[in-house]
Amino acid sequence: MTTPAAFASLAALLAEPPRAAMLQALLAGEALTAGELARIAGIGAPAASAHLAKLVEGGLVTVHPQGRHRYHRLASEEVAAALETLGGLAASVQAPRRWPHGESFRAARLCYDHLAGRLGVALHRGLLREGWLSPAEGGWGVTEAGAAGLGRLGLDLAAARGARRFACDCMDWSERRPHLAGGLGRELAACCLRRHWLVRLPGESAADPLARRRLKLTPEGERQLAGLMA
Amino acid sequence: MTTPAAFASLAALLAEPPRAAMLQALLAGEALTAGELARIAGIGAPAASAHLAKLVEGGLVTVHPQGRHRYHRLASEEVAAALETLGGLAASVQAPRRWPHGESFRAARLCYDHLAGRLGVALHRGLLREGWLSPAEGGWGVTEAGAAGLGRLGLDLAAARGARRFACDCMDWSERRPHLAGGLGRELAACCLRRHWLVRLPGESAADPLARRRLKLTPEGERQLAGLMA
DNA sequence: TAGCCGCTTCGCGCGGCGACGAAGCCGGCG
DNA sequence: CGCCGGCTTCGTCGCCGCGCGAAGCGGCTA
Repeated sequence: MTTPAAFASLAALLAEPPRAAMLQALLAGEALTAGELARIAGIGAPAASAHLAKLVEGGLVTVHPQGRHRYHRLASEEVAAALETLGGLAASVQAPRRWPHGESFRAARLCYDHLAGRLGVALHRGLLREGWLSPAEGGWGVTEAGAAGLGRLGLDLAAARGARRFACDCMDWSERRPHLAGGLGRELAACCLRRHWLVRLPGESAADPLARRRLKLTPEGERQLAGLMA
Repeated sequence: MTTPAAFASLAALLAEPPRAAMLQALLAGEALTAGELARIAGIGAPAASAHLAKLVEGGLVTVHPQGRHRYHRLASEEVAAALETLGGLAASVQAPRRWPHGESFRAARLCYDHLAGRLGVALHRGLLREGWLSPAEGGWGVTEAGAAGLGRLGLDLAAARGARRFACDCMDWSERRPHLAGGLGRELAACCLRRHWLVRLPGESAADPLARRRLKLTPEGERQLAGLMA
């Protein structure tokens, strides 16, 4: 924990609707340019530039200049987890109000780079039930059966091991249960998207920061993942 | 998740140092009067009153008037968990700066009404290792051996079952691992404090909102909990 | 009933921060 | 080489929200 001043200045970064919209959009895991984020936040380029500078300065966002574009992404998975938690609290604190995409958002979505919602939680439970994961220092390891099974799905285990954390739990605010995060969570999501078992559900309005995160299980995906979701 | 505006207005509640100090103080789990919170936040009574009104209005804090005092506490365990998460992010984002009580804070502290820090995480691990907990819908259940063992410690299982959630995980930001929350976590902390296995470490300055949360294991507590912490 | 005390409401002043328009910088492309 | 376009910097305006002092309300005590 930190001093109240440090805590407050971090919270202040989240306390402006334009910045909140930008961060929520970045929770979809993709890197976005300053211009895209300006459009999402509904403000002009100068204001967006100032906001992004603060987010970078505050350590929540990193920049990757490419040509005349500047791509922005969340600085770390920890930032994403905190945003998710706070978003969940916001949803429950003013619970009566329904928010857009409520149902599909709860069903399946991206939490930064891994799967969340009922789908993410079901997969987490399935991996445990099948005995593919085993408790390990700092999270989870993968068993022999797990390595074989995940390999059959086409998942790149080596890439997963390259991450800072191989596999750990991330609290899912809509299901109130953990789903799988870490390198393994990222590769699982990547694998499902690559093989079109999951597709992104484009939002009606491109300006909606939440829309980018919604996912849908395809019939093929339902077939392939049936064993894990039973 | 919610609309950016709702998210931002929640964050705005946390974005003022006085309010942040109040909330951090309330994370110790005790109910505090408006006057005590004003002193902690270092502001006058009128300002404190206005801040508390906002926190109540925002659903983060509840009030319990008693005579001419108004006692305030966090509205829910979910609020506490979100505050802990955000506090952890604040600590890691500006990591180089050391904060007061760093070491003792990491060793053992209260997270609202249950135990956190190395101690809380060790107990969580011990309960699992001893086979006292079993996975259950929405968190953890207690096994027969667990009921017997916890009874021997003097824990009030019936009180734990009365809580909204019996036992679930709460992410510990300093250890990056789950510790035990829910009714069982609350009763475990209450039991350890009642039997003086743990004592509160009063801070040097009474105005320090973090000081109230620090705990210390007594020699007797070390003896009694040795089996669970091995 | 009188007085104290905790807390709230009111009114005011001030500081901080966000938004925009205009102008400048720089990479890419024709 | 010169234009286009994305992004940043600068200057200005305007608003929101915090803080205090003074005053008001209500409960507790004697």
